[in-house]
Amino acid sequence: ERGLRQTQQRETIARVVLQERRHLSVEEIYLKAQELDPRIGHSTIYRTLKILTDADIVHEHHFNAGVTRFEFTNPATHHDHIICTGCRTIVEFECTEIEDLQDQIAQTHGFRLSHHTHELYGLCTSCQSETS
Amino acid sequence: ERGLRQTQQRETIARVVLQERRHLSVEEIYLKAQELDPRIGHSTIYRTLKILTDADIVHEHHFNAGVTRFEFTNPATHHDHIICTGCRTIVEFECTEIEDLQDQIAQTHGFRLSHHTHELYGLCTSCQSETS
DNA sequence: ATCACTGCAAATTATTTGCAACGCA
DNA sequence: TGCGTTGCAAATAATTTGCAGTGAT
Repeated sequence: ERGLRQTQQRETIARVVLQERRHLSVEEIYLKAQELDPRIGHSTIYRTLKILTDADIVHEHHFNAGVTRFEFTNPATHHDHIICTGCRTIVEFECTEIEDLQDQIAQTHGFRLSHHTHELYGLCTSCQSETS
Repeated sequence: ERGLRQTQQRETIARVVLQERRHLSVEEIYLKAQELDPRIGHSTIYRTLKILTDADIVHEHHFNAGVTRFEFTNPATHHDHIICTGCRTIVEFECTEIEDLQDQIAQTHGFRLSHHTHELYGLCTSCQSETS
């Protein structure tokens, strides 16, 4: 963790996020970390997650208001998300054409991009056929 | 506002959002609404904003954690955003190619899209040349 | 006159911070 | 040993909710 101290807790939290390669809420991370080390507290989760985010090791998502979710950053498998507004299922997608277009757009406006978020919202197949 | 009661307060809030066609935080909307009607309260802002969002009259953004911003939905001038992580400037962009690709992706996964968010983050020209 | 809507204050939820104790380096 | 890190509890911030009073239809 470059320049910072390597502690038990940080190991634990990093392990949880890296192993569980999904979009985890702070509470989910907290509970899983607790299983590995019951002494761990909420503040440590928040503080460590901030460090991991700044180091670009994890990414922060705000799919819904009020619930921040974190996901391991794997540059080799970059993807964005489609979220079902019915059942909250999350599907990942990849599109290099869009990525290229994004770079062009940024260039046009003189921006040097660090990251982006791209989420599509709608109903999945099964939620569409729901008798609601 | 179809089916609901049309009240002074709702008029006021709608007017604020429609006139000020930017991304407003709840607090900003609250302050501007207060100027027009000092009796208006926070809860009414939140409740009305929820109704307007459900009716797709405004859109909710979560550019940063903890601050929800609302913007008038104008289908004729759909756009997405580039946000400077230095000075927080927001630039709008439009890209029909990306929109088309999104529709294709959704179709591939069997989703019927209702909306999307697409934000690019990075440093704007002036923040890049900052001596930081 | 009804019942949806409102303002207020209290409740809830998410996150941050102060501080004394702790434990890497 | 020194100082970064931690856990806890208290502080903040954003949002929601209960309820009695108000006002649109």
